[in-house]
Amino acid sequence: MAEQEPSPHITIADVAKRAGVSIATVSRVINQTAPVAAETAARVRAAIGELNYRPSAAAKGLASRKTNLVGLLTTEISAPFFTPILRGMEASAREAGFGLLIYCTQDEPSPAPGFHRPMGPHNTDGLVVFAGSLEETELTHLHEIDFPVVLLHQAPPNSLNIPYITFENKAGARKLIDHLIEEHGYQRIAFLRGPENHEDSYWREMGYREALQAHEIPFDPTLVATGGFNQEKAQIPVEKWLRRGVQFDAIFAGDDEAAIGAITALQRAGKRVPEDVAVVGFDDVHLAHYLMPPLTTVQAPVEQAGREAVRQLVRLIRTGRADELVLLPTELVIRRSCGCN
Amino acid sequence: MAEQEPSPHITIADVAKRAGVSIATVSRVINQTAPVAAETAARVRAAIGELNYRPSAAAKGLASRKTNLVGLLTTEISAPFFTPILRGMEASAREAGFGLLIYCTQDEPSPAPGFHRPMGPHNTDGLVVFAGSLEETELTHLHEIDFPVVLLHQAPPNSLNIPYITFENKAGARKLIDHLIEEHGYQRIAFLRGPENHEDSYWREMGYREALQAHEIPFDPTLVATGGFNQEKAQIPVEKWLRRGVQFDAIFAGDDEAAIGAITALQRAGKRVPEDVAVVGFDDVHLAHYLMPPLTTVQAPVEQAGREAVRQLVRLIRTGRADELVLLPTELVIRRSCGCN
DNA sequence: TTGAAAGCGCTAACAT
DNA sequence: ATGTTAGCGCTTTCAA
Repeated sequence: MAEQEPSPHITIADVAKRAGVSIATVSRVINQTAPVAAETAARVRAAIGELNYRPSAAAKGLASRKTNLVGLLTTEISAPFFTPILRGMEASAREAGFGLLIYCTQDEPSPAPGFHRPMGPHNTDGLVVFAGSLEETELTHLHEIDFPVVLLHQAPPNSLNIPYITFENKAGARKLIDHLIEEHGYQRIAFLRGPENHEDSYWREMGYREALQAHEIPFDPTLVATGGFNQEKAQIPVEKWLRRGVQFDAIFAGDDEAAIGAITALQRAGKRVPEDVAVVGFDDVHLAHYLMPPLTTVQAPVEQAGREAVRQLVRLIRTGRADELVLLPTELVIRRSCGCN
Repeated sequence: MAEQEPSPHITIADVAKRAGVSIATVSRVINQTAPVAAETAARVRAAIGELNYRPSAAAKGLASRKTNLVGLLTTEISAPFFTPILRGMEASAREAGFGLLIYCTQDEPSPAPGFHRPMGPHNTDGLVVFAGSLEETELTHLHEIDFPVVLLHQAPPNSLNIPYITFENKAGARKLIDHLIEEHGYQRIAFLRGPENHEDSYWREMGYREALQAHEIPFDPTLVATGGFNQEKAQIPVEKWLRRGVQFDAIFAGDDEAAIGAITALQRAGKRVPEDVAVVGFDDVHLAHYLMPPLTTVQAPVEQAGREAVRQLVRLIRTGRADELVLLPTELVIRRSCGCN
């Protein structure tokens, strides 16, 4: 006599019953995986609509071995630099019919081993890994089991053939420094490095050195310090230079954040930017346009990087192949902090 | 004679076999759902480690009817204002052991009915819905089927008892306008409304009106226009006022974006801020500090709003109950655009 | 404290 | 063109 509790969720069986077909047919019209008579399909669709049915992702995933999810592993989600990337990734995933799962590692790059991995084959179809958010051993493991991964702003370790996306950092820096030398005649150009082992930073330095060399300006190690892509950290070396009376015409700050720090330090010491010292950055963060003076920098197609990362990842998931390397072009953005206008 | 293809994924059965126990026992040690002998548990854990096992989210979800995922539905993910919210949500979800799935509706609030809903009971355990990202009918439907939802910056429709989180918009605006009147003696204070039907905008206007009234300044409709929480849109009414020769001492821009637009329009017309016209915003976006002049505004605990939204959602998922309304305090941030200093 | 086994709601191979 | 059915890898009774 026990009443049958109605299932809290509508399942494919409910739809099938209502449409007077088998669950296989329902599955077919939903996934368009085999021909179904037009009239039958219409009945099924009607039933789906009337019942407000939506297939369970879990059941679907279990049966098909696909989650239809891509994961993003990153160190920090709200950095001004990262925001457009995320937007691009989300849009790209949505357009490809994938959901986007995000996880921040907050500095410590995925410390949890094995059992605690937040993302992987168990809950996603593939991963976009942002620079520094996953240890090499984990990356290697994922590669070994053939799990789709795309790297953002970081080359794969041990020359594993994992696709990666990054900017033309070197070319961008080169254009920037060329401008400083050729248009403004600056000779003593200081450089604020990014964090240790940061690839973007490395290539920007290469561009810097190449530009100096091309103009026969000797590389001066005393004009190079670490700004860490960070406002506060960048102020310190600038203050030190100022205190020591080091002479320079311009500062290439490594990125826009560091440029803000450099400008702050300079202005605090009573220097005018760009009259006394020019400052240039890299990234063309939203803020760059609003600074006083507006920042001359290098624009990178940040949103497109996010889009491209997911696009390649989806290709990898679907076809098993993707471009080994996507190098996005950078462009000089001349505003006033370099001395122009 | 066909060779048995080894399953590409390690399953609970592999772990069970290796540990010499049943799959039920493995499940028990993983989920701590029933007592297991210490020594047995150790063997199981060892097997898990050796096999690098990670339970399939799909199988787990199908069996337990939990996805362990919370969803975020929003209109725009990379707005300066939204970024810290996202960060707070991610951190909060991560700490609670939930994954975070995101979906942007790009203006059109979830147009897709029934079958195409991107998020809901079929793929998440609950949803954070940001203002304007979900139609009322959908919201009502979710409420009817008792699906956990928390609203951010939007009150529930039809007085449904859906928890929601927002700022003390009215109190913040009140403090801001009080400051303008009491400290600077401004009498003619213009107001740039946000988008139509935007609750934040509504309450900010209430605070504005209340402040005027408290100081016996008549409300003047000609000093109110729509800025739409948007730089470009905000410039238009300001330019119009200027053209018409409307007199005002200050502009309350509704939010920081509109404030930037207002400042731009003013400066373009040769007006000095704050000497000729003061401008104040709302939100205290990252940028506000760097503007010329630095923007006086109202700081809202944006990241905390994100944290709180997920916190309440997780409570709702786990216990079935959450606070009906969380009102986060706002604080005046005095910089220079109001005329201080 | 442990194991056996019945689902969870789908997909996909195989029939018809 | 459609139906039947065997899993997918877990959780969760129910027994032992």
